Amino acid sequence: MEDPTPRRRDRLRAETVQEIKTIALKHMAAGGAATLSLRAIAREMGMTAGALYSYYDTRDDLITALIADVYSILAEVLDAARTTRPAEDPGGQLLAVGLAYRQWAINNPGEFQLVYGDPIPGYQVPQGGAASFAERQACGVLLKIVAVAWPRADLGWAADDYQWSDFEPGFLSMVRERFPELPPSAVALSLRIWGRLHGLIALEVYGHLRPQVLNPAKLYHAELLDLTRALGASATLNNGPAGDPRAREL
Amino acid sequence: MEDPTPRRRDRLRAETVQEIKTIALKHMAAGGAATLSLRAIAREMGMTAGALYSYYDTRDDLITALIADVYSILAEVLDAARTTRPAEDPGGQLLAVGLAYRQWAINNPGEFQLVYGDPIPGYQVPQGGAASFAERQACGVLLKIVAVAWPRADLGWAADDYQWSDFEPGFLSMVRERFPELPPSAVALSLRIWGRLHGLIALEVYGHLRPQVLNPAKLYHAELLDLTRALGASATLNNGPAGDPRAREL
DNA sequence: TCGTATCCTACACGCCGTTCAAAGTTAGCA
DNA sequence: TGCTAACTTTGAACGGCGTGTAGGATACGA
Repeated sequence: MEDPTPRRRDRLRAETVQEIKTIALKHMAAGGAATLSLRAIAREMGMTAGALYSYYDTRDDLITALIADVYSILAEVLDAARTTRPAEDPGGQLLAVGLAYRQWAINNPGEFQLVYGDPIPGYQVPQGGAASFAERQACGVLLKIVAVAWPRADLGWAADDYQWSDFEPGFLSMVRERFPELPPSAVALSLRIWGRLHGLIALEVYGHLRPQVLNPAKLYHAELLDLTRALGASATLNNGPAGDPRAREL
Repeated sequence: MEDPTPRRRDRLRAETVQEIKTIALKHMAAGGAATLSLRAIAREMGMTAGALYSYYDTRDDLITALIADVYSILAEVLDAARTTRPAEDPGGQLLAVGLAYRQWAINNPGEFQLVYGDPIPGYQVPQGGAASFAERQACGVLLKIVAVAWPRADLGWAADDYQWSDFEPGFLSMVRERFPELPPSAVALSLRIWGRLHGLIALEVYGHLRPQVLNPAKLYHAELLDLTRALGASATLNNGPAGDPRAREL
């Protein structure tokens, strides 16, 4: 066994930190991101509120850590979904990523609200931007896909007249370094795809589709098929690891 | 003067109710929907919290009234935008509605969060559904547009195999009564358009586009043009009452 | 004038984040 | 083994927030 007793104390501490985060996310999933409370977390852990200050100096620090965690996990999930398909099949990759995005949002509404929902009442985002960096990373998954699809994509997308000056300098430098051949319109396309995925998911997570449609997944799948079709149809649309995209389950 | 003193008391009451709502929405725009507090409203009005209980029996009643107000105002705004274009020009109508939706969301983030954001922590939605009825109404604007565009829309949309059984019965009866000729796929299309509009708007309102793009409006306008093009291009795309859709302002 | 609707003060009860001294617990070293 | 230093947790307290309730003053409407 490697490291049988590396440092028992540190191990306990790491476990406690993990438990704090898990319970915090659970509470947010139950009552919204605004209901996060150190006292409630401590109560559920069988501790007192003051004890949590051994792990986080302040409530905002905990929130910041949670946000960073969620961003990196989401990026990981999406990229894992992307690589279930070969790089030569951007349509299939987009389909997989889209399905994974929705599944993650529905399975983890607390995380989704924390990152994409209302700002938490008293919370001040720390300046500097570990968080904004991580955010760009999530969008980076789409950039990878578009980078492959762009050369062979059917036109119609290229109609918009985007220039590099339309983007934020910091974001721009990251993009130009990682994807040197991408034109501005391709970057804009990635963001537009992101928005298109996000729309139906946000509506569904917040319960705005339920009063009208029985299974919102079907709507989302139709939208996804439209997207993949426009990005260059893939031959393996309907037999991916996620199953038939029109399936009814969930 | 008409009605010089119809009932001075009732007039004052109505004014006070309006002031309560206005201040409540202002507070929500500033600090998120979760920060709504009777005490804060009363404080700003120069009153005490207890005094508000003459107007609303409980905090949830105030929230319910606000939600109903917001829904009806939004439906009004969207339909007003729709009728700036002739009914024979569904593309133009969709463009106008899309621009109005974004403008409303950006100008009234408090209202947007209240309706489309995180659920308010302690709030229990009243059963029965004046609210859900109003919600369907907002989507009804899109149904009106699709109803006109559907017969002449280019195919590709029609590929999905929607049946009436895919929809919520209550919603379904409303739709079939008001739009007897619409097929199921057209109704699904309306919802998908809604989602497509909603996505970029939600991302922008919550500040998720700012770190990447300088003016999110441009992205949204490109998306809108795509939509209108697919719905049957309109000859008056670029000179509507909202100005050039690619304009940079705001 | 009399009733009523409004608004106030004051209070009850509970929640929150945060701090602090004291007590408990563990790790590492002599 | 025993001692010491570091870490963790407690329990109480502070100051503030919130909803909701009760009783009394005040101004309006008839």
